[in-house]
Amino acid sequence: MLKLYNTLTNQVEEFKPIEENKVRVYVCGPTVHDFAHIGNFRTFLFADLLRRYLKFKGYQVHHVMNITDVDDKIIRKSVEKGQTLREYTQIYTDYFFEDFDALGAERPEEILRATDHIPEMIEIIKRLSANGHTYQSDGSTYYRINTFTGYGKLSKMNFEGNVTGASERVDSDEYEAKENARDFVLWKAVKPGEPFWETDLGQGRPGWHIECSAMSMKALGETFDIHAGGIDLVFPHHENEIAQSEGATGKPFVHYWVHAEFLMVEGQKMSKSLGNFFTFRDLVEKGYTPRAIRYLLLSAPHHKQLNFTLEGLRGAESTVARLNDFKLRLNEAAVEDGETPATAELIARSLKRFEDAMDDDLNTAEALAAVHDFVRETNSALAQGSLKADDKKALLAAVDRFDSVFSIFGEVKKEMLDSEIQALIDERQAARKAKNFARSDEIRNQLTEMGIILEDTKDGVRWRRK
RNA sequence: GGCGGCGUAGCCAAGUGGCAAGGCGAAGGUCUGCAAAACCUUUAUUCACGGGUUCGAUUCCCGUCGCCGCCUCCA
Repeated sequence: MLKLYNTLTNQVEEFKPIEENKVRVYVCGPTVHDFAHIGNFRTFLFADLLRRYLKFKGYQVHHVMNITDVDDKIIRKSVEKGQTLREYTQIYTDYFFEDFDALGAERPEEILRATDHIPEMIEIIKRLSANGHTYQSDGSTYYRINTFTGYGKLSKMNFEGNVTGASERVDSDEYEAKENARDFVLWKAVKPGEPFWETDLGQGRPGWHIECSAMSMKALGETFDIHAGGIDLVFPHHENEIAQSEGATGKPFVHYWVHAEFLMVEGQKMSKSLGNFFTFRDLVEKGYTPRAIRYLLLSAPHHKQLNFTLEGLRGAESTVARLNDFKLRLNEAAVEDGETPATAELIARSLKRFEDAMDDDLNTAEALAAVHDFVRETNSALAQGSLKADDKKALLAAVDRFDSVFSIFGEVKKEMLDSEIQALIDERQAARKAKNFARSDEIRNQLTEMGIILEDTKDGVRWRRK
């Protein structure tokens, strides 16, 4: 039974979908104004892990992610570049999905752009107005939060004690049009030189929070199972989404709110001034592989801060290389017909430990420990030559089962060597047979420089790329 | 100022009121012509520090220090 920590209740709860066997999930996606950084991807890879594990458990998953393609930053940058909103955001949307795909994240069933859903947003704002939750000021429409009694139930914010000493931002000019500092804007009146939509609420553009209420309810219904995102979205974004959706429908919005914790870098928060700010692309340029980045970002449970270090990433490179080589060797293993009871026992034990760990609020560290112990025990059996054909088949199936959730083992596709390299390997084998080790070592060194690592096994020579 | 989280070996990191998972790295060994890979062994008498509760605490409580998050930019 899967259990998830629910931010709404501050408790780990048994997960029960509204509709049996079907799970509806909404994940707050990227704001497409720049390349996404590894902190962003921690959240998106967590969402990917969640959807994959729900599928592992046999659920049919309907996963929706939004693309925020209108906000102050996007408007400013697109104006600077002389591009339309869509031209500008399309560029970074494409880059985002290149990275997303490279990191092995499965595409959600639906990916929705905010600017494609202006009518749905207007509709919700009208419903909120009909329910007495809004007011107009300087052409903008605001949510009057003291009309929503449940406000603060997600973030458990103490609105009495914390305003006075809080940051200056609360009092900045932008909020002068509001009755109360806690009110937030639903629809922003047009400003000169900015893009706008012609609507019943006047010319303007949406506030930040309304898009997620509009798109999630359109795609998943007025009440759905899981809403996920980064921990920093709890307040105000998700709190405001609840106010908008529940204020409009009068129904519970979401059953389970799950949040991915912050990613630290070298023990500090990631910032450009500290020089520890990494986009996915920065790391790939430094020669790190997407699979290692994925492994590292998934290696600690989502509800804890994770300290990302380059030393740790180098370690993850070793780990995923080892896992991939394991899968290759298992595939190549020459076996006789038959099966052994020890293998069935190993698989059953490992899968149970894996599933128990993942059921426990997606404890990836413990689940990966089960995978690593499984790999080590299988390697022992492989080295002893005790595996039979049915064992091998079952072990490979178990690897696929683990990897349906983590996707860290990589592919087994064996590339062809070019004839020059193959000729060198053949020559080296002949030299070894003739005990001409000087020549064979010379060839091996030559191949190493070409990026080919040789391994002499009892079944012949293996090669792999460095 | 209000609210909350974390601090476990060189690095990343799980975990529980009863002798501290896993990965990376390092050292030794087995195998090998030598390597590589794999495997085996070792690598925290101890879980930031100081008190307290308890038969027993890393795990509960209090305090100190450090790091981090939220309090309308934020994954």
